[in-house]
Amino acid sequence: MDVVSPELNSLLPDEIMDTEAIAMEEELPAEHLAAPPQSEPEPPQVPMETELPEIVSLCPATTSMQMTSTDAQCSTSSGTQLLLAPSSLISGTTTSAKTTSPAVTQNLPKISSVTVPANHQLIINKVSGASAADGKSPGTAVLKPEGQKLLVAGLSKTGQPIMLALPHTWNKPATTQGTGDAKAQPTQIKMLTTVGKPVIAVSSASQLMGSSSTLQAQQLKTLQITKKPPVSTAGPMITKLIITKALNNKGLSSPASVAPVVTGRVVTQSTPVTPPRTITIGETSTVPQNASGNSKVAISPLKSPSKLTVVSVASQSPNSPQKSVTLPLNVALGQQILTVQQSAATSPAKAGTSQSTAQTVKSVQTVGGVGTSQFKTIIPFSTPPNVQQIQVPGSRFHYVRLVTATTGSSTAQSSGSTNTNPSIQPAKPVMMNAAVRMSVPIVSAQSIKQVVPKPLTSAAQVVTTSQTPQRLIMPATHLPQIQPNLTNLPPGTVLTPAHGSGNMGYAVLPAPYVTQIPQSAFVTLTSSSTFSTATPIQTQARLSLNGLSTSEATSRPRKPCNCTRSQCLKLYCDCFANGEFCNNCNCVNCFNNLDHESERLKAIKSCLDRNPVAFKPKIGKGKEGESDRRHSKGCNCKKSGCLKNYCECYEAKIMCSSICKCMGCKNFEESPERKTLMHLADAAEVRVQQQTAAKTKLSSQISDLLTRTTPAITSGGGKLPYTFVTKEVAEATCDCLLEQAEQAELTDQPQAVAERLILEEFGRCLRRIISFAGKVKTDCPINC
DNA sequence: GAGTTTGAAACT
DNA sequence: CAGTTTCAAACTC
Repeated sequence: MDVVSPELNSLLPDEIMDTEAIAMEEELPAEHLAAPPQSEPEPPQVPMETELPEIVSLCPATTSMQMTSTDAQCSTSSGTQLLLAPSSLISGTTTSAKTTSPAVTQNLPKISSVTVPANHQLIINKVSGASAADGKSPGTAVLKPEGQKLLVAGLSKTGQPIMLALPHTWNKPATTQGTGDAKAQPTQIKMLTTVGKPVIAVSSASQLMGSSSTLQAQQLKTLQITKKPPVSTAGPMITKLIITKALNNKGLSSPASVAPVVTGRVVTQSTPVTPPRTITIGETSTVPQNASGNSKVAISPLKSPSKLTVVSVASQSPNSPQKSVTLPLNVALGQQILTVQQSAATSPAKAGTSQSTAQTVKSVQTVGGVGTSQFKTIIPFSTPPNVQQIQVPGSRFHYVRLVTATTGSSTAQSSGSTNTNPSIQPAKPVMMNAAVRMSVPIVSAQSIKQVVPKPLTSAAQVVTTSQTPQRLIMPATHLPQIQPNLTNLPPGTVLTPAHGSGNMGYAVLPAPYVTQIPQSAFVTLTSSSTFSTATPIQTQARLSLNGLSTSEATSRPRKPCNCTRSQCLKLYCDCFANGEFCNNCNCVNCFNNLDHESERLKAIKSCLDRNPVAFKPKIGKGKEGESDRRHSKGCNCKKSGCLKNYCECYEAKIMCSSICKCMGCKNFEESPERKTLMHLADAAEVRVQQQTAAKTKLSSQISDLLTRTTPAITSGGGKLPYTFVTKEVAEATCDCLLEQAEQAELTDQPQAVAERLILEEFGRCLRRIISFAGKVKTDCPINC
């Protein structure tokens, strides 16, 4: 299985650069693109860092009890809680207790709640002092006076307010339920940062999640987190997270329970020495029918700072999948830009009209301390197969690995329901096991550039293959000229920036490959990230890749390598060279696996040092105006005449070009040898196909025959008719035929008549045999 | 299947 | 960059 087909890779450069440009335009100053090395110490001041746990709840007043229940589930997690409630209904109380450590805050969360009258502006004061970078008073967040729109801010001592805002319609009480549009409106969760202050905004265009019992449409949620570090030598940096999710709200039948409840937690580590910080946002998009239509958004910190974890706990059933996104929020490395967009039938921009019934979830998780070698990123992108982006400790590479989803055994942990947060070990490396199917090292783990799956034209579809899954290793560095065109990239393509060697690289993971994960596989993540992975994710699995259908792209098992000396860590190894782990190979002392991750990463780096495009497909497009593919380097054949598979050009079924340095080349258009060879090859291929077809047909016929005759054997207990054609019977038959021939000869019958008489006699013999066989089976049904 | 040939990759 | 060596696939017998 190829990570990226040559055709695609040939297209990548332009496309990826386009993506980068987009990112720059939208969020990132140009200077941010050059992320500092991962080892670079993190600035002491980290925006969004909060030292005090806060709880802010946001929920409709009518569902306050439900919310309370929900909160109880989430209250176990340490850190600050954000409780969100509709502004028009919520009545807030504040019970806060400052602590200086997560462990303490777990038991003594500081709760901040506000009451927001309808059509009133909500102003939230920070729990802790903060600089008023936005011109407002420190620690104060002003919400737009847009009716019931509710904004709740989680505040930190460091002065970064985190606000969760419910849209105007989101906080509608149960009274609106049941009367709402049968079609769910998209719900957006946005986390925004303005002037250095992170803001989480939860908004919904829908009347209410599950506003109708017939509601089956998706609700698109968008989580956007923009972060701007205070001061950095690299200038202002913005970390942005955008998660767009379509939520399936079917199952919400109780009008009185459809009011969404959003609970969030923001817990930050009070120790300023540890800049990294994690914010976890959990979300429950739907709830069981008999439960209230709650939507949870839990923002909780992981143990490791500088990380943002967004967890979606889904909902329709206990087995519902979860989605999670964890991002490093290292402001020192503020170049991080993560965009995870997920949509179903419509693009995010059209989410408001999305009618898709497929629940889609996209997850991106990054766990680990940025700025240190301990860093991992897990990015599940599609439903059954979860894609996890992983950063191996000590490595600057990121991996995207795919694992199959669980059945939701670990449900609400992400939302902090039972989260005893101190147990969370974000920096703990993910244990890779056999379930890992794909691993795409993405150089420079410091940021996740973009994950932008295309909108699907249909619901999530998963393609599973019986073939042995291949794992992918796709070094993303040293692809400086890659320019992604988001409109052309395969859906689900993962693009990550690489900062190694000062070059921006991208790892591309076409979504179709994601679908190769067997359903049985499962990877247990860290304690803090053991999210249920049975997330119904929109996969775009059926879309084509580089002109190949998904089946084509996924049904090309690579030949097993036979490396003996290279440890499969040199480009001699085809598996390694193609960015794959060895799987079912015949190699000896293979290091091209997860068990030797460090060695492999070193080897990758070494290869890239020698050749920045070492992992780039050699067969790319020719010069402008040339439609034919061509070898990027050209061959150097001397003896083969470029007409054997020794020649890379010939092997790739392309002709040699001017850049080839071959001698005695016969692999050109007008070459008679080449034509002859091609002709012979075609003929041989045809013969092979014919033989294959014939064998298949014969096998089918035999199978069919056996199938049809089996009942005669088993049911009747007798023998097949032909089994009665014993030697004696055959001899007797021959005697009959000879007798007939003799008679014909005696009567001077013409040969034709003689043949006819013989054939007729043969027919009579056969009928007698068959009749006898049937008689025997009838008379002796039990196995004569 | 063993041995040879070949050319890319790696090394100097 | 060129020459040499190493390596594994392709090929032959």
